[in-house]
Amino acid sequence: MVDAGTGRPMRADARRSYDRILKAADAAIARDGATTSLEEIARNAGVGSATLHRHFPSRRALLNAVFHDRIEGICAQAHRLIDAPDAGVALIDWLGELCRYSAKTRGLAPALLQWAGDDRPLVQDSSCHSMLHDAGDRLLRRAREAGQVRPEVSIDDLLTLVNAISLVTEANSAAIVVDDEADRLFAIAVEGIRPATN
Amino acid sequence: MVDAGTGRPMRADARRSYDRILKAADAAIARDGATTSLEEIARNAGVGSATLHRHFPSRRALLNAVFHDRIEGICAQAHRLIDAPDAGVALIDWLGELCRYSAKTRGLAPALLQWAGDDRPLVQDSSCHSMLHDAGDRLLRRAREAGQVRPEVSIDDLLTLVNAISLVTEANSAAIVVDDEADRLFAIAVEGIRPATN
DNA sequence: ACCTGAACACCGTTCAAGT
DNA sequence: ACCTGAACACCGTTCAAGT
Repeated sequence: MVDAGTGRPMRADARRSYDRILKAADAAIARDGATTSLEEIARNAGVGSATLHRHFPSRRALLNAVFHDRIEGICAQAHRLIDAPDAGVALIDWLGELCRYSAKTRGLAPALLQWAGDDRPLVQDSSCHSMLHDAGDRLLRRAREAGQVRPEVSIDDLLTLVNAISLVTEANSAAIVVDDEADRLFAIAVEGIRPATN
Repeated sequence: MVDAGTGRPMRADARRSYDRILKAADAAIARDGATTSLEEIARNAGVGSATLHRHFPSRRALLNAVFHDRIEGICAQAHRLIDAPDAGVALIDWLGELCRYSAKTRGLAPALLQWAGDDRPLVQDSSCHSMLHDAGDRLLRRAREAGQVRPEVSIDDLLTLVNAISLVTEANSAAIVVDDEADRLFAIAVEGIRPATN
């Protein structure tokens, strides 16, 4: 493990703090969502609040770290689908998986928003959002070349749409809501509301 | 103006407080969104914070009051469209208007979420959400009877989808985002991403 | 009946002081 | 180099005391 700022290896105690914060954050976010108390995370990690802030200068940085591995797994799935027989189906399947997963994982949808906070200009970063963007773009390009997708639809459009559905599903999740709400909305969003033409 | 709790007319000073809070809330929400500080609203209204809490027991109650008139206007528009020549187009037009308006009005999308907070079971209430539900349902039924909409699509599906798009657009609005993002997403969501079949 | 100001228990962020 | 605890300026909510 390497310090993000200096690029040098982390001291043992720093590494230990980092790991404990990440573990506590994971549990807290799963329970209370993306706006959970950072102070409580530090408390549960047995760490001073200032330590949390040095390791993760913003809430967004913490969210990105928490979800990094899982998002990497989803991107790997996109890589596997790049050889699927039907390029259009592969794209839809992957987006649907992302949507379902994101809708049921508290905190993930908010983490994927393209905030213009105090973060760097998102050029060539390794945030969850840009990882998904790159992985999805390959599937989209192939589907577009196969004539399966309207040429004016961008990967940003599709990811934002999926994110929108996940966001509203998570926000509504305390209400009386069918648990496949994300599935229903995704199907409508992708297929249109007109009667099927077959 | 009538007190929501007792149903009796409000005393003059209560009415004055109510109006000043609403005016201050409107400005604050337009500037900072639905999570703006209630305390600051009370300060700007020249009112004690406890006064705000009695008039509006929850943040949601305040949001509903702030947007009530505007939502009523949009519902009136739905009523006018009920006689439009093409029932399917009327539905899409109305949803598109709602989407555009909601996306550009800070705080409105969050106010329309179907939270299950400490609020009553939403039976026959006059919240913004239920007003839109009733108005939209008429347009949808007519479009469905005309065979313009798949029978399994509900008004909740459509309103939630529109709300999802508005929500993500508002959340992204500080980022580098084309200002017609809501339009693009709405078009995709409603028309599907497959090539046009004409 | 309505409003006020203070009290309470929380936040996130920062900074001097410790090891 | 890294961590800690305290300090600071904020929240939302509640309640006794005022008019």
